[in-house]
Amino acid sequence: MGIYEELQARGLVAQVTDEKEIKELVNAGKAKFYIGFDPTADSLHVGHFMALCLMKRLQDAGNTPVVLIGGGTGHVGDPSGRSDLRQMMSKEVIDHNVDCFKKQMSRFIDFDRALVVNNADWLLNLNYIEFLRDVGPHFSVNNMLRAECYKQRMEKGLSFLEFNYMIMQAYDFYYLNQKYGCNMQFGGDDQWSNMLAGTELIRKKTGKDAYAMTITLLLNSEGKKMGKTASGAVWLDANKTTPYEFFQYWRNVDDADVMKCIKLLTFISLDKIKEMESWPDNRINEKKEILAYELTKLVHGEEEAKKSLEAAKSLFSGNANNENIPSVKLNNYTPATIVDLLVATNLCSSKSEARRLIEQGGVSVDNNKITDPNQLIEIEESVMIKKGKKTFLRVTR
RNA sequence: GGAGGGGUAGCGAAGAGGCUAAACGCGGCUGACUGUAAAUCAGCUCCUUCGGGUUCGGCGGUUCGAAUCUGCCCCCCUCCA
Repeated sequence: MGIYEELQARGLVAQVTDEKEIKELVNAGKAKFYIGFDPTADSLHVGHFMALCLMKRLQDAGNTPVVLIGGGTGHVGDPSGRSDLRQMMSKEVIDHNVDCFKKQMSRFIDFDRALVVNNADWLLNLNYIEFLRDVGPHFSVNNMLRAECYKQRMEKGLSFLEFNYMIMQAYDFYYLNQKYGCNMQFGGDDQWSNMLAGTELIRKKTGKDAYAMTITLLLNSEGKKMGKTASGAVWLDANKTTPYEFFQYWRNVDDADVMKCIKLLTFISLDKIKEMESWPDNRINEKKEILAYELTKLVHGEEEAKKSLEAAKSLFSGNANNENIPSVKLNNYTPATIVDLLVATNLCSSKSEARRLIEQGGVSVDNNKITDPNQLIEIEESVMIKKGKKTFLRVTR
């Protein structure tokens, strides 16, 4: 079985421009493919994760990845799948984000056998008129407006700035094709229109074919994007989403999504996956544990994955004596009310919220339910605060 | 540039001088039931020293009293140019 068949079997392939050609190139390890990452934040998140894994899979199969960091396109902002205008970012912020991205990616990509480029290097110095005359004639505005990625914006409004994003991305592909012989582009399914614009630009300008393939977007059984929580994205940076939180996110996915996530996101072999699919229903929690463990291992390393697994096991089996559980240290602690403590540890964002939580019976300290919001909490060495059913925090002084 | 419509809590959406900290839905949180799942049921969902305080795009005005009336400004949508 070739890598392409494996991608298909995992359900990763969404759309392709020329299946036969792509299959041959990829299976033979002859693809020089690029994936673009726009530096919109100082960390990659779960949305980027599949793309990184895809790169890894293809690199392992002998293909050459080109990591394109959108230091230039980041100045424009991709309107695809967005209902509102992106905030413009300053050059300093973009540069900082680019650095952060590179560090995180090194866990997935072997940079010795890959290329890293930043489109700021060629986009930022383009001459407007020259550029317009160069690529402008090859784009039909009529066609662009019909593209799926702009549809949602036709009601809410689309600025000319963002409208140009597709052209920038198409030009990137053309540039990489000319300069590095890059013959393929991969991306999330929401990038399809932009990627097609690229293959078409290449064909129109050079007469040669280039290929594009999109991977399935990670949607849950309700059709919503995964990797989002109420408080925002699930980040790959341990400082923004701790390994334990990351682990818990996957440990808590819906029953209906477990196998899909395992197929799409982990490197567990297809044989093993097939076997897991035949497991009886009562092993569903085992599957979730495997999913959470494997992903945490990929992102944060084996040691952190083990720690998270142990912490989760001890907390949820009622035994809180484990050094790996989430904890926070308060210096110069003087006995404070439980309400103040909840706010100080960021478990609650306001005193009102803390009070409410206590009234509803959602807070316990060292396994004793708190009923009085003004109760003073003494800390000898450490206490274990439990908020709701799933949030634990050890507070030490 | 002209005409019309609009900006209300995380989102959607009512309210059109006091009864409104602002209906309802979604989302979120807590509790019950469970399997750290889903579904279901109940409660909660601006802040607070629990006296009150600050909110309905922004800044002024009218009024005993303004999300509601008014002047200017900003932003968005539709049609015309």
